[in-house]
Amino acid sequence: MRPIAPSPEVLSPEVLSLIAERFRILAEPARLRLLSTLMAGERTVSELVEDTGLNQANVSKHLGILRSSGFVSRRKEGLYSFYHVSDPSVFDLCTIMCSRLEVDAASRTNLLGA
Amino acid sequence: MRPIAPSPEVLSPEVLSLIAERFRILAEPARLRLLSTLMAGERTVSELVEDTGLNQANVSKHLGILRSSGFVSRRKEGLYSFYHVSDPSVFDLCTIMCSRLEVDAASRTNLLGA
DNA sequence: CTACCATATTCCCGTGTAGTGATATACTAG
DNA sequence: CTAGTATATCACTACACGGGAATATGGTAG
Repeated sequence: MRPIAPSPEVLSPEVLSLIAERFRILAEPARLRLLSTLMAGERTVSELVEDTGLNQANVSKHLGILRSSGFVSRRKEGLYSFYHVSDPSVFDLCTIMCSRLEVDAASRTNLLGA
Repeated sequence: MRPIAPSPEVLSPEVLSLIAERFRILAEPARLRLLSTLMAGERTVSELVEDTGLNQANVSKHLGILRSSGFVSRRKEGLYSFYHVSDPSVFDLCTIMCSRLEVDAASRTNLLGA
């Protein structure tokens, strides 16, 4: 046995599968675009169709997936469905991913400069 | 136009695709299990095979994917390849996902209790 | 009622990818 | 050199899932 750092908490395969499932929901450019638009505030499906350029069936399907996994919520009013982000942790997750992208870009720039 | 919160920074579809790509790498139970094991410290491929129960081809492939996306790094020594986590943001990402899982579990418990 | 609109759902196709066994590569021992 | 070990890669199968057209659902207007 090599010396190892103590693991703060062990994650069971079951929990890891749940986490993977949530990552998978976010592993889709179309859904991230929807979330990105929704970060500015509540939107109807038609508005999201217009903003993203995706077709209506696609937007509805992705919104359904985001909703069933708890990332967004829906409010119905007459003919319209208003969607909004219900899981603020999405912001944090994207921030972390973005900062990592910046680090990668920076190191790539450094390599080019060297 | 409805009043909307000012968006701190707009993310282009291109950037969102890059972020989605990184989420996709983590959207896999097998890779999360490897990362989870590697969080305790450096490991060889054989050790990871033993720890996870996955077969050797599978472990090598997943490690290759994790390595090419920068989540882990490799150190070669004789016959052995030692892998270790090179992107500490993975810890933060999983912590956020976990805490959300706990929130969901808690609200489900509350619903049952009510 | 009918006509219309916004949204949700169904069906199908094509693609991507995880898992697996076999094989290739690279290194070590003798 | 040969044999053996650790790791990487290839070829293949099976399956999940995104995109899109058509259709269904549910609400509104006249």
